[in-house]
Amino acid sequence: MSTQIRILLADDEHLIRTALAQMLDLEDDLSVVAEAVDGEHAVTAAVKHAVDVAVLDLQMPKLDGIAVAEQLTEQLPGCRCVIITSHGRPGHLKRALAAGVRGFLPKTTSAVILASVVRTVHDGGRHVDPELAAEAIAAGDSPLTPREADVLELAATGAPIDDIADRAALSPGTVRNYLSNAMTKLNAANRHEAVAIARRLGWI
Amino acid sequence: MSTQIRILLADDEHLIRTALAQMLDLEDDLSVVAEAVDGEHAVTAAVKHAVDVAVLDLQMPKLDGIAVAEQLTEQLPGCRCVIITSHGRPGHLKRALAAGVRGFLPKTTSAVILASVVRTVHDGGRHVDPELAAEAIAAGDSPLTPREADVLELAATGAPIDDIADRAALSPGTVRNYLSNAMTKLNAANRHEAVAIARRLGWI
DNA sequence: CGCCGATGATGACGTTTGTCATCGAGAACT
DNA sequence: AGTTCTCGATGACAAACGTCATCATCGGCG
Repeated sequence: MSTQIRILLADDEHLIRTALAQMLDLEDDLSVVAEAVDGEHAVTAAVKHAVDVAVLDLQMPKLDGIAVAEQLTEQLPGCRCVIITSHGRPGHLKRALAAGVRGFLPKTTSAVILASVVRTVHDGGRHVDPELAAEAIAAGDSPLTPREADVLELAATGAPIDDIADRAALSPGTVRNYLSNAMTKLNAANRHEAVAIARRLGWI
Repeated sequence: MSTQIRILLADDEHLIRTALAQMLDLEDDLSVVAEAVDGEHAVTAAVKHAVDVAVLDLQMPKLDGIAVAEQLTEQLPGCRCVIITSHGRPGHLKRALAAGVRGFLPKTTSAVILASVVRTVHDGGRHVDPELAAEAIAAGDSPLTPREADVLELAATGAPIDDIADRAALSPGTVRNYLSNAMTKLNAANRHEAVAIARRLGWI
């Protein structure tokens, strides 16, 4: 018997996960041996089944796909990770690559690609969606300092400055300064536009 | 031979669409006879193939799932529509029902359900996800007047009032009044929080 | 060591918002 | 015919916000 590639599939959307699992299982050399509905289960299931490749949705409850990839490089070094996502943001790609992810695909890619990417990364290769790669290079690195990104993230709910200051344990004035800096760097007219821009580029 | 239920499947995410198509095709009494990557193609393909049931993703380019359903009730009255979506917002469910949609499911529902719902709506029945239905009833109707919703939508980018006023062809003062009304109705501290709330409930 | 950048804070200043009262035109309902 | 509601607008006022100058501490780096 030929050895099959053992796959973990993690996605919180049952419909997509089971459909994808069936599709991958149709390939002779691929076998989905574990499924998970959130990031925590993904890590434990991957370790338990000692999978070869983990196919991870980016947005999942508890731990997102990138966090899972980070955990797995520690806890299951032989495992290669592929991220699939609905929203291809440049920043996400960068963070994924930094976390040791070997494959990165938007869900709009065709079905045959996924199986081929699973094989590629299993053989030690890498594959990122070409269009996304171009965007990531064009977008450049995040100009935001860590704290600026933190504060901007807290501003994302639309809460007033005082609320943000409380949650960040900062003085309101400091919060305004950080937001002002972020707005300048992002060419935004106000913090809410800054949030929108940072989100679009995957910087928060 | 038993007559199969003829299905159109519309979703812009290739990966999901082809996986779902394979899965539905595995059922003896179901046959996916058409696929579409956006709303416009969905309408023409459904009409061309005279499908029995249209399975539509809610968020698609050009026309969203609800708009497609509206077109189809006109152009292909015999066709029953099922909407599937990643983000189950109460307002979307209401609009879908008003558009004549017979089935409404989040993508987190299990795979067996979808096939069963397709059969149910084909037989003239209805099926909405129970949890979503409860949310929709609890959330009530949108308290926003049409113009308030319009202005709130324009405010969603985070642009300053003057920009919104320009795009809405309104005086800046009027825009502020509408936004103020919307904020009061939604219990928001500012327009950006109002946008977040209205989005979450599917009112814009 | 000296310099720089990130962090954190303060105060002042002008601008943008949010609130409210008020007005008028048109549509719809009683 | 009168009331009510939406739509649209104006002006005034207070609060929130964005900008800037300035200061202090700390860590890293040449």
